[in-house]
Amino acid sequence: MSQDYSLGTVEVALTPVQRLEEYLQSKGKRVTQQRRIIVEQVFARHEHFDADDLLAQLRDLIGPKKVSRPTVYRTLTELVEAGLLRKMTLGGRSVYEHDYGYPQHDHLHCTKCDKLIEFSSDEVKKIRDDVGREHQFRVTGHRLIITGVCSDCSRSRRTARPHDLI
Amino acid sequence: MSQDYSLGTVEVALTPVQRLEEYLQSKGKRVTQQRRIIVEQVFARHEHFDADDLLAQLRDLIGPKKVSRPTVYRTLTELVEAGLLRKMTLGGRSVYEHDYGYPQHDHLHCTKCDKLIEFSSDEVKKIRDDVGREHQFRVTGHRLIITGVCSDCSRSRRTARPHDLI
DNA sequence: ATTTATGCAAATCCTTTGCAAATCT
DNA sequence: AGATTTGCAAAGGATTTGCATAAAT
Repeated sequence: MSQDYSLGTVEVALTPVQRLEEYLQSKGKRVTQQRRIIVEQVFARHEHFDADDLLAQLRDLIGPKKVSRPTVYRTLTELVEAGLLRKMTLGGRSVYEHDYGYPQHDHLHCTKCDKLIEFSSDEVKKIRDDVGREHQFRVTGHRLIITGVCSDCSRSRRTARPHDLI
Repeated sequence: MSQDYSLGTVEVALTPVQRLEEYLQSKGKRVTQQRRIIVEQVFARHEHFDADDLLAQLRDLIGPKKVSRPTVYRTLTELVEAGLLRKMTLGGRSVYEHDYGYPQHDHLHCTKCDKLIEFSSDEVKKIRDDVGREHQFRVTGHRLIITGVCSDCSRSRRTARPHDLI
């Protein structure tokens, strides 16, 4: 039985697992235990994560040895191909976030605590398309990361190292 | 003797080498042969480059064995600290570009040929500051990369794989 | 004379790969 | 059965590090 699955502000018809099965079938790939487990866990929490985070989550919630590291990497790649996840590179390591059923957005990256804060701006989309047009560039996406220090970190630093602020 | 050094649209008082010497002195670091060679070569061309590109350039123009790989990496880090270079991560590898005496800008990244095209938009700056304010985030910088396919690559593909477009 | 920087080789980190065994369809 | 996947161990690529030697102050 298929039920409605809502996440964030967008309504979608299929659960991530169903969406994955659809994708796998269309590619002649197989619906395995580990692929199912991975999608479930990936969509059980909404935070940004990397391969290690996911591996740890699997180890803790599902138990160790259920899914191997190579399989995690291989499956993450498939989830990106399937449009379920979005991948971005942050200082050498690959970080993933939900794509399926989740609105487009950009990020504020705190360089003190490494936190990622999401925001969305229609203007960015407009600029993106305008610039693409000007350069006869066929735009497929963009990535805007604003770096700085989040309010939490600014606060905690204020007492300790006032000269750090501007 | 100090002479004016102009690059792009911004006038600066010191050459990159002088700027580096200033930085090194302020940090109690030493002005070595290899550091000087590296800055000179880095500012001899304006393209984006990575550690390997620079190593190749050094090998070809200065001769092999003048500067070792670790020294290139160590010095690139210093040049970023010194404000001479800007670093960005593009799919796992670190890419550098001139920062000193060069205006702020963003990039279009062609996923076919890996070319980086620069553009600048005042609106991006505005959005960046607005968003930062909204989130009580102390903005120190941003990075906007628009991905897609450049006009050259679109053209060459058009005949071969028309369905690839749109 | 000191102390920092370099080069070498080896180590690290993240990610990918070859291949035999296990698992789907 | 027949094909794809998995897990293991090992390989890979980029970048970093320990340490003895070379170079700068």
